Parts: sequence; structure tokens; C-alpha cells
Amino acid sequence: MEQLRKSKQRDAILNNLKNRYDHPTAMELFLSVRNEIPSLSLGTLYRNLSQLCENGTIISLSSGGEEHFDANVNQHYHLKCNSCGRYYDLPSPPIEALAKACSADFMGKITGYTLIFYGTCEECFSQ
Amino acid sequence: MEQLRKSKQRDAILNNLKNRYDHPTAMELFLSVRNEIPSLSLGTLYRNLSQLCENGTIISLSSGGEEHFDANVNQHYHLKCNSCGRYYDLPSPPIEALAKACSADFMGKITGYTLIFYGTCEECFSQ
DNA sequence: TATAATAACGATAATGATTACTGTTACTGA
DNA sequence: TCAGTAACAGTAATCATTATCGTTATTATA
Repeated sequence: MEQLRKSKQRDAILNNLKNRYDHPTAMELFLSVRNEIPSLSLGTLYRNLSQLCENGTIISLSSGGEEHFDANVNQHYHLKCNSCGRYYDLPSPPIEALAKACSADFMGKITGYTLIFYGTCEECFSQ
Repeated sequence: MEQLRKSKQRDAILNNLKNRYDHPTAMELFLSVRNEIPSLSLGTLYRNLSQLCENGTIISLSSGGEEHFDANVNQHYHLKCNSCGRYYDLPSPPIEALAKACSADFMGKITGYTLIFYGTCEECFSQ
């Protein structure tokens, strides 16, 4: 990969994502970063998100619909609410069996995994 | 939900999916079922796949790209090969910690999960 | 510090998977 | 047998994402 040059747009995108705890879609992020850089182009957003995913600075979540993004790259799990569609962090410690599966005998090679739980979030559940 | 009427198209789609062990996309399935029913419409395929997912007869896998479908609804895990993009079944027993997570204390409610491993499949790995 | 190479940009067109619409066909219960 | 309507084929529309293109800005080097 070529070296990444400094760019105001990429910094703004990454900072915005780091300062929020929802897991925004590209469009949600776009609308928000636009408050800071009104000239931001949607193509620029997508290009930078994909670069940031590529080099492991952020991760992307998806399961059926649009992609959602998360600047927390520490191993953690998510709940996707079937009712409101939002993604939430789950306060669960890393599941050991999953790490084991990655190092287990297998003629190929496992390098990682994504785990998404489904259900109803607290807010929707209490209504 | 309304009762499902019998339909030749839905039967053909489901049978086709049951008789294969890859995890086809909608388009792959479409091309295959068309050999049997040349007049099959793509809209019909999508409508039926979504009905079959809805009532739990099949499941869908996705992680970034298109949806893939699987007629095996028993709990099992998948490997998505980063090299060729295919999905494979992994011969791993259900992971207990995941079932536990589903019944654990949580102010909302967890009803299920999807777990997809990433890596390199045997075929790609040996090349 | 000036400058040449090119990464990154904004704007916009293109792609491609999925969904919606419409007039017709064919199950199914009465 | 037939009325009601789920399902169909064909096709248009949607919408997230990617590609293209001419311009701008970063950066290494003269």
C-alpha cells in the first residue's frame, strides 16, 4: 500500500467517529462531518472509510443492510436491535472458545471473526 | 402473516438450495433454478427467499457484500474465504459461551447471533 | 524555498443488488 | 364452479457503494 498523506478530511472523519458511541452508517457520518467541512464529498467519505478499514484503524459491521462503522478496534461484541435497527456495544468479555477456534486445526487458516447478536435493546424492550 | 399458498417456483427454489452445499447468492440461485423453470423472474426469487428467511426455513449470511443463502438451519458456523470470497461450513460444535450469552442478564433480550469466521479456505491456502 | 510527482479532493456518473409496481395467472375455500 | 386473492413475470425504481475525471494540496527532493 502507498503511504497515506495527511488530509483534513480524513482527520475530521476519524475524529468524528472516535467521538461517538453509536455505530453510524456512511450517510449518518457524512451528514455529521459536513457540519465541520461543508464541502465534503460523499465519495471522499467512502474512500476514507475504506482506507481506514483497510489499515485497521476502524472496523465495519454489517449484517444484511448498510455498513456501520466503529472506531473501537478492541475485541468486543455488538447487539443489533431487531426493533430499532441500531447497533450497540455489549459489555461481554472476549469469548475464549472463539480465539481457540482461530488457532485450531484446520487445513486452511482462520484469521478473525465477526459476531453479532440479535435481539431487542433495552430501550425498545421496556416499551 | 398470511398463509403461504403452494407454488411451483417456491418449491423449486427451496429444493435447489437444499441440494447444494455451497452458499449461493441470489443471482447464483437464480441462474440455477432457471434451468428448471426458464420463466422464473428475479423478483419472484427475491420475494420467495425473503419469505423463506422470514419463517425460518432458510437462513441468510452476509458480511459486507451480497447476501448468501443456506438451507441448513441447524446451528453451525461459516468461514468466509478472504481470497476467493466463498462461504464454507465449519465442522465445529456449537460454542457454549454463545448460548450462555443469549440467556445472560441483559436489560434487553438476545434471541440469536451470527458468527462468521474469516481467513483462507483449504483450496486457496494450498496454492 | 521552489517544484515536480502524485495522493487526495469534489462533483458526478455508473454499477449492481434489492425492492416496488402492474397487469395477469393460478391456488384454495366456499 | 367460482370469487377472492396470493403469487407470478416483466420491468421500473431505489439506494448504497464504487468508479471516473479534472482540479487541488501534500510531500520529498532539487
